[in-house]
Amino acid sequence: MGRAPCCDKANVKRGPWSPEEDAKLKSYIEEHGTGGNWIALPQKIGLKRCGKSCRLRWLNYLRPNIKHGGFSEEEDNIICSLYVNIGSRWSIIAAQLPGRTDNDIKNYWNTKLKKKLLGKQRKEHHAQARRAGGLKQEIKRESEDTMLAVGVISRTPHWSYEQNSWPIPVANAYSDLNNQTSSIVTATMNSQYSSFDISLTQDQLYPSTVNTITTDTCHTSNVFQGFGNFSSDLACVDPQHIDGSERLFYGMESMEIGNGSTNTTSTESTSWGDISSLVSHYEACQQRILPQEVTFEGSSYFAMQTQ
DNA sequence: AATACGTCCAACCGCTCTTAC
DNA sequence: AGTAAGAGCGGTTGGACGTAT
Repeated sequence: MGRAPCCDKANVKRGPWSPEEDAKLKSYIEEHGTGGNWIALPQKIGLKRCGKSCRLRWLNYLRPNIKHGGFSEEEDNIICSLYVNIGSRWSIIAAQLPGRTDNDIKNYWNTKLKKKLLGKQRKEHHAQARRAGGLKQEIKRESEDTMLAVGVISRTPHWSYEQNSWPIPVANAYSDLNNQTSSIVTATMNSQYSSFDISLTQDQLYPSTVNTITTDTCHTSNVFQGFGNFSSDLACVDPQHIDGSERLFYGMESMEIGNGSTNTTSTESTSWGDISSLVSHYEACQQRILPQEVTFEGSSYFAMQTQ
Protein backbone atom coordinates (compact mmCIF):
# COMPACT_ATOMS: atom_id res chain seq x y z
CA MET A 1 0.00 0.00 0.00
CA GLY A 2 1.37 3.39 -0.98
CA ARG A 3 1.26 6.40 1.25
CA ALA A 4 -1.68 8.74 1.29
CA PRO A 5 -1.41 11.64 -1.15
CA CYS A 6 -0.50 14.99 0.38
CA CYS A 7 -3.54 16.66 -1.15
CA ASP A 8 -6.69 15.95 -3.10
CA LYS A 9 -5.25 15.88 -6.60
CA ALA A 10 -8.66 16.30 -8.19
CA ASN A 11 -9.33 19.58 -6.44
CA VAL A 12 -6.01 21.37 -6.76
CA LYS A 13 -4.99 23.62 -9.56
CA ARG A 14 -1.92 22.64 -11.51
CA GLY A 15 0.27 24.29 -14.08
CA PRO A 16 1.66 27.82 -14.21
CA TRP A 17 0.95 30.24 -11.39
CA SER A 18 -1.08 33.33 -12.08
CA PRO A 19 0.09 36.75 -10.82
CA GLU A 20 -2.86 36.76 -8.39
CA GLU A 21 -1.82 33.45 -6.88
CA ASP A 22 1.75 34.67 -6.60
CA ALA A 23 0.63 37.85 -4.88
CA LYS A 24 -1.55 35.94 -2.41
CA LEU A 25 1.19 33.52 -1.48
CA LYS A 26 3.90 36.16 -1.28
CA SER A 27 1.97 38.59 0.86
CA TYR A 28 0.82 35.88 3.23
CA ILE A 29 4.27 34.43 3.77
CA GLU A 30 5.86 37.84 4.14
CA GLU A 31 3.34 38.69 6.80
CA HIS A 32 2.90 35.40 8.62
CA GLY A 33 5.68 33.11 7.49
CA THR A 34 4.95 29.58 6.39
CA GLY A 35 3.81 28.53 9.83
CA GLY A 36 5.97 25.47 9.44
CA ASN A 37 3.22 23.68 7.60
CA TRP A 38 3.13 23.90 3.84
CA ILE A 39 0.33 21.39 3.51
CA ALA A 40 -2.08 23.53 5.52
CA LEU A 41 -0.95 26.84 4.02
CA PRO A 42 -2.92 26.90 0.74
CA GLN A 43 -6.17 26.31 2.60
CA LYS A 44 -5.41 29.17 4.97
CA ILE A 45 -4.99 31.64 2.16
CA GLY A 46 -7.63 30.23 -0.13
CA LEU A 47 -5.36 28.89 -2.82
CA LYS A 48 -6.40 25.80 -4.70
CA ARG A 49 -2.85 24.54 -4.81
CA CYS A 50 -0.96 21.65 -3.32
CA GLY A 51 1.21 22.62 -0.36
CA LYS A 52 4.24 21.22 -2.07
CA SER A 53 3.50 23.36 -5.08
CA CYS A 54 3.30 26.46 -2.84
CA ARG A 55 6.59 25.59 -1.23
CA LEU A 56 8.27 25.15 -4.60
CA ARG A 57 6.82 28.37 -5.94
CA TRP A 58 8.04 30.30 -2.91
CA LEU A 59 11.50 28.77 -2.79
CA ASN A 60 12.20 28.90 -6.51
CA TYR A 61 10.51 32.08 -7.52
CA LEU A 62 8.85 34.33 -4.96
CA ARG A 63 11.39 34.30 -2.14
CA PRO A 64 13.39 37.55 -1.90
CA ASN A 65 16.82 37.92 -3.50
CA ILE A 66 16.35 35.17 -6.04
CA LYS A 67 18.55 35.53 -9.09
CA HIS A 68 17.47 34.08 -12.41
CA GLY A 69 19.69 33.39 -15.39
CA GLY A 70 22.91 35.18 -16.17
CA PHE A 71 25.30 32.79 -14.47
CA SER A 72 28.77 34.24 -14.17
CA GLU A 73 31.98 32.48 -15.07
CA GLU A 74 32.77 32.24 -11.38
CA GLU A 75 29.45 30.60 -10.68
CA ASP A 76 30.08 28.19 -13.56
CA ASN A 77 33.37 27.24 -11.98
CA ILE A 78 31.84 26.71 -8.57
CA ILE A 79 29.12 24.53 -10.02
CA CYS A 80 31.59 22.47 -12.05
CA SER A 81 33.95 22.12 -9.18
CA LEU A 82 31.25 21.01 -6.77
CA TYR A 83 29.64 18.73 -9.30
CA VAL A 84 32.95 16.97 -9.80
CA ASN A 85 33.34 16.56 -6.08
CA ILE A 86 29.87 15.73 -4.90
CA GLY A 87 27.76 14.99 -7.96
CA SER A 88 24.20 16.12 -8.47
CA ARG A 89 23.57 17.36 -4.96
CA TRP A 90 21.87 20.49 -6.22
CA SER A 91 20.73 21.74 -2.87
CA ILE A 92 24.28 21.61 -1.53
CA ILE A 93 25.61 23.31 -4.63
CA ALA A 94 22.87 25.94 -4.42
CA ALA A 95 23.83 26.64 -0.82
CA GLN A 96 27.21 27.85 -2.09
CA LEU A 97 25.63 30.26 -4.56
CA PRO A 98 23.59 32.95 -2.83
CA GLY A 99 20.37 33.76 -4.63
CA ARG A 100 20.45 30.63 -6.74
CA THR A 101 18.00 27.80 -6.32
CA ASP A 102 18.72 24.13 -6.70
CA ASN A 103 16.17 23.97 -9.49
CA ASP A 104 17.84 26.80 -11.36
CA ILE A 105 21.26 25.25 -11.05
CA LYS A 106 19.97 21.86 -12.04
CA ASN A 107 18.32 23.32 -15.16
CA TYR A 108 21.39 25.36 -15.97
CA TRP A 109 23.59 22.31 -15.65
CA ASN A 110 21.36 20.08 -17.73
CA THR A 111 20.78 22.58 -20.51
CA LYS A 112 24.03 24.50 -20.78
CA LEU A 113 26.89 23.73 -18.48
CA LYS A 114 27.03 20.03 -19.18
CA LYS A 115 27.23 20.69 -22.91
CA LYS A 116 29.81 23.36 -22.42
CA LEU A 117 31.88 20.96 -20.39
CA LEU A 118 31.48 18.12 -22.84
CA GLY A 119 32.37 20.42 -25.71
CA LYS A 120 35.63 21.34 -24.09
CA GLN A 121 36.25 17.77 -23.15
CA ARG A 122 35.64 16.60 -26.68
CA LYS A 123 38.20 19.02 -28.03
CA GLU A 124 40.61 17.68 -25.47
CA HIS A 125 39.83 14.13 -26.56
CA HIS A 126 40.59 14.92 -30.18
CA ALA A 127 43.84 16.62 -29.32
CA GLN A 128 44.76 13.76 -27.07
CA ALA A 129 43.92 11.14 -29.67
CA ARG A 130 46.02 12.93 -32.22
CA ARG A 131 48.91 13.08 -29.80
CA ALA A 132 48.56 9.40 -29.02
CA GLY A 133 48.54 8.67 -32.74
CA GLY A 134 45.42 6.64 -32.68
CA LEU A 135 41.74 6.74 -32.49
CA LYS A 136 41.28 4.18 -29.81
CA GLN A 137 40.37 6.76 -27.27
CA GLU A 138 37.67 8.19 -29.48
CA ILE A 139 35.63 5.11 -28.84
CA LYS A 140 32.04 5.19 -27.87
CA ARG A 141 32.26 8.88 -27.36
CA GLU A 142 28.68 9.57 -26.57
CA SER A 143 28.18 6.96 -23.91
CA GLU A 144 31.55 7.61 -22.35
CA ASP A 145 31.03 11.31 -22.25
CA THR A 146 28.12 10.85 -19.98
CA MET A 147 30.16 8.90 -17.53
CA LEU A 148 33.10 11.19 -17.83
CA ALA A 149 31.02 14.20 -17.07
CA VAL A 150 29.88 12.58 -13.91
CA GLY A 151 33.32 11.88 -12.71
CA VAL A 152 35.76 9.23 -13.49
CA ILE A 153 36.39 6.44 -15.87
CA SER A 154 39.38 4.42 -15.10
CA ARG A 155 41.55 1.51 -15.89
CA THR A 156 41.20 -1.51 -13.75
CA PRO A 157 42.70 -0.65 -10.41
CA HIS A 158 45.71 -2.54 -9.22
CA TRP A 159 44.14 -3.49 -5.97
CA SER A 160 41.00 -5.50 -5.56
CA TYR A 161 37.94 -3.96 -4.06
CA GLU A 162 36.71 -5.37 -0.87
CA GLN A 163 33.44 -4.72 0.75
CA ASN A 164 33.31 -1.34 2.46
CA SER A 165 36.57 -0.25 0.97
CA TRP A 166 35.52 1.50 -2.18
CA PRO A 167 37.99 4.09 -3.27
CA ILE A 168 37.53 7.69 -2.27
CA PRO A 169 37.87 10.13 -5.14
CA VAL A 170 40.22 13.02 -4.83
CA ALA A 171 40.71 15.86 -7.20
CA ASN A 172 44.02 16.75 -8.77
CA ALA A 173 46.59 14.07 -8.34
CA TYR A 174 50.01 14.69 -9.75
CA SER A 175 53.56 13.61 -9.36
CA ASP A 176 56.39 16.04 -9.10
CA LEU A 177 56.63 17.02 -12.72
CA ASN A 178 60.29 17.82 -12.31
CA ASN A 179 60.90 14.38 -11.04
CA GLN A 180 59.25 12.03 -13.47
CA THR A 181 60.50 8.98 -11.70
CA SER A 182 58.99 9.94 -8.41
CA SER A 183 56.88 7.28 -6.80
CA ILE A 184 55.25 9.82 -4.54
CA VAL A 185 52.15 11.45 -5.83
CA THR A 186 50.42 14.43 -4.36
CA ALA A 187 46.68 14.30 -4.28
CA THR A 188 44.69 17.40 -3.69
CA MET A 189 41.28 17.59 -2.16
CA ASN A 190 40.10 20.96 -3.21
CA SER A 191 37.12 23.19 -3.47
CA GLN A 192 36.59 26.71 -4.52
CA TYR A 193 37.60 27.82 -1.10
CA SER A 194 40.52 25.80 0.05
CA SER A 195 42.58 22.76 -0.59
CA PHE A 196 45.07 20.51 1.03
CA ASP A 197 47.54 18.06 -0.30
CA ILE A 198 48.42 14.62 0.78
CA SER A 199 51.37 12.66 -0.43
CA LEU A 200 50.71 9.15 -1.47
CA THR A 201 52.52 6.20 -2.86
CA GLN A 202 51.44 4.16 -5.80
CA ASP A 203 49.75 1.66 -3.55
CA GLN A 204 47.65 4.31 -1.95
CA LEU A 205 46.53 6.22 -4.95
CA TYR A 206 44.46 4.72 -7.64
CA PRO A 207 45.32 6.73 -10.74
CA SER A 208 42.02 6.84 -12.34
CA THR A 209 41.46 8.83 -15.41
CA VAL A 210 41.54 7.89 -18.99
CA ASN A 211 39.96 11.15 -19.81
CA THR A 212 39.12 13.74 -17.27
CA ILE A 213 36.90 16.68 -17.02
CA THR A 214 38.36 19.78 -18.48
CA THR A 215 37.16 23.12 -17.28
CA ASP A 216 38.76 26.36 -16.41
CA THR A 217 39.37 25.08 -12.96
CA CYS A 218 40.12 21.49 -13.79
CA HIS A 219 42.40 21.65 -16.71
CA THR A 220 44.62 18.63 -16.75
CA SER A 221 43.57 15.70 -18.83
CA ASN A 222 46.01 12.89 -19.11
CA VAL A 223 45.90 9.25 -19.81
CA PHE A 224 47.51 7.47 -16.98
CA GLN A 225 50.75 5.95 -18.18
CA GLY A 226 52.58 5.13 -15.04
CA PHE A 227 53.60 7.00 -11.99
CA GLY A 228 56.68 8.53 -13.45
CA ASN A 229 54.47 10.57 -15.69
CA PHE A 230 51.27 10.94 -13.84
CA SER A 231 48.92 13.80 -13.68
CA SER A 232 45.22 13.57 -13.21
CA ASP A 233 42.36 15.71 -12.15
CA LEU A 234 40.53 12.87 -10.62
CA ALA A 235 41.89 9.89 -8.86
CA CYS A 236 40.80 7.61 -6.14
CA VAL A 237 42.27 6.77 -2.82
CA ASP A 238 41.82 3.35 -1.37
CA PRO A 239 40.78 4.10 2.19
CA GLN A 240 42.34 0.90 3.43
CA HIS A 241 45.70 2.02 2.16
CA ILE A 242 45.84 5.22 4.10
CA ASP A 243 46.29 5.14 7.80
CA GLY A 244 43.82 7.44 9.45
CA SER A 245 41.90 7.99 6.29
CA GLU A 246 38.66 8.11 8.21
CA ARG A 247 39.86 11.18 9.97
CA LEU A 248 40.82 12.72 6.71
CA PHE A 249 37.55 12.11 4.99
CA TYR A 250 35.13 12.07 7.86
CA GLY A 251 36.50 14.95 9.85
CA MET A 252 38.24 17.24 7.46
CA GLU A 253 38.88 19.93 9.97
CA SER A 254 41.53 18.03 11.83
CA MET A 255 43.65 17.37 8.73
CA GLU A 256 45.71 14.89 10.57
CA ILE A 257 46.53 11.63 8.96
CA GLY A 258 48.16 8.81 10.79
CA ASN A 259 51.87 8.25 10.36
CA GLY A 260 51.95 4.77 8.86
CA SER A 261 53.55 4.80 5.49
CA THR A 262 51.91 8.02 4.45
CA ASN A 263 53.58 11.34 4.58
CA THR A 264 51.14 14.09 5.20
CA THR A 265 51.27 17.66 4.19
CA SER A 266 48.53 19.96 5.28
CA THR A 267 48.18 23.31 3.67
CA GLU A 268 44.92 24.11 5.35
CA SER A 269 44.14 23.42 8.91
CA THR A 270 40.70 24.51 9.95
CA SER A 271 39.00 26.64 7.37
CA TRP A 272 37.00 24.16 5.39
CA GLY A 273 33.74 25.42 6.74
CA ASP A 274 30.38 24.19 5.59
CA ILE A 275 31.32 22.99 2.18
CA SER A 276 34.03 20.69 3.42
CA SER A 277 31.89 19.07 5.99
CA LEU A 278 29.13 18.62 3.48
CA VAL A 279 31.47 17.22 0.92
CA SER A 280 33.35 15.00 3.30
CA HIS A 281 30.17 13.83 4.88
CA TYR A 282 28.82 13.12 1.46
CA GLU A 283 31.92 11.30 0.33
CA ALA A 284 32.24 9.26 3.41
CA CYS A 285 28.71 8.52 4.39
CA GLN A 286 26.31 9.05 1.55
CA GLN A 287 28.11 8.17 -1.58
CA ARG A 288 29.80 4.91 -2.13
CA ILE A 289 31.65 4.89 -5.38
CA LEU A 290 30.71 1.75 -7.17
CA PRO A 291 33.04 0.85 -9.95
CA GLN A 292 31.27 -0.77 -12.85
CA GLU A 293 33.38 -2.73 -15.21
CA VAL A 294 33.18 -1.77 -18.83
CA THR A 295 34.94 -3.89 -21.39
CA PHE A 296 35.90 -2.47 -24.69
CA GLU A 297 38.13 -3.99 -27.31
CA GLY A 298 39.58 -6.38 -24.82
CA SER A 299 40.50 -3.68 -22.33
CA SER A 300 38.84 -3.51 -19.00
CA TYR A 301 37.72 -0.17 -17.69
CA PHE A 302 36.03 0.84 -14.52
CA ALA A 303 33.41 3.52 -14.73
CA MET A 304 33.03 5.17 -11.38
CA GLN A 305 29.47 6.05 -10.86
CA THR A 306 27.65 7.04 -7.79
CA GLN A 307 24.67 5.27 -6.47
C1' DA B 1 4.04 30.82 -44.22
C1' DA B 2 4.02 26.36 -42.37
C1' DT B 3 6.12 22.79 -40.16
C1' DA B 4 9.69 20.35 -37.66
C1' DC B 5 13.02 20.39 -34.44
C1' DG B 6 15.69 22.05 -30.49
C1' DT B 7 16.17 24.59 -26.18
C1' DC B 8 14.86 26.22 -21.90
C1' DC B 9 12.72 26.26 -17.54
C1' DA B 10 8.69 26.06 -14.36
C1' DA B 11 6.34 22.66 -12.32
C1' DC B 12 5.28 18.01 -11.12
C1' DC B 13 6.24 13.29 -9.32
C1' DG B 14 7.79 10.03 -6.38
C1' DC B 15 11.11 8.91 -3.38
C1' DT B 16 13.87 9.43 1.08
C1' DC B 17 14.70 11.89 5.22
C1' DT B 18 13.20 14.07 9.39
C1' DT B 19 10.29 14.95 13.06
C1' DA B 20 6.58 14.47 16.24
C1' DC B 21 3.89 11.57 18.74
C1' DA C 1 10.77 1.46 18.80
C1' DG C 2 7.29 2.10 15.51
C1' DT C 3 4.40 4.85 12.75
C1' DA C 4 2.48 8.65 10.23
C1' DA C 5 2.84 12.92 8.14
C1' DG C 6 5.37 16.83 6.46
C1' DA C 7 9.61 18.57 4.35
C1' DG C 8 13.08 18.26 1.15
C1' DC C 9 15.36 16.49 -2.76
C1' DG C 10 16.62 14.98 -7.48
C1' DG C 11 14.81 13.33 -11.78
C1' DT C 12 11.56 14.06 -15.29
C1' DT C 13 7.97 16.20 -18.03
C1' DG C 14 5.36 19.43 -20.74
C1' DG C 15 4.70 23.51 -22.93
C1' DA C 16 6.31 27.99 -24.52
C1' DC C 17 9.43 29.92 -27.36
C1' DG C 18 13.15 30.30 -30.83
C1' DT C 19 15.43 28.65 -34.96
C1' DA C 20 16.05 25.96 -39.11
C1' DT C 21 14.24 24.01 -43.19
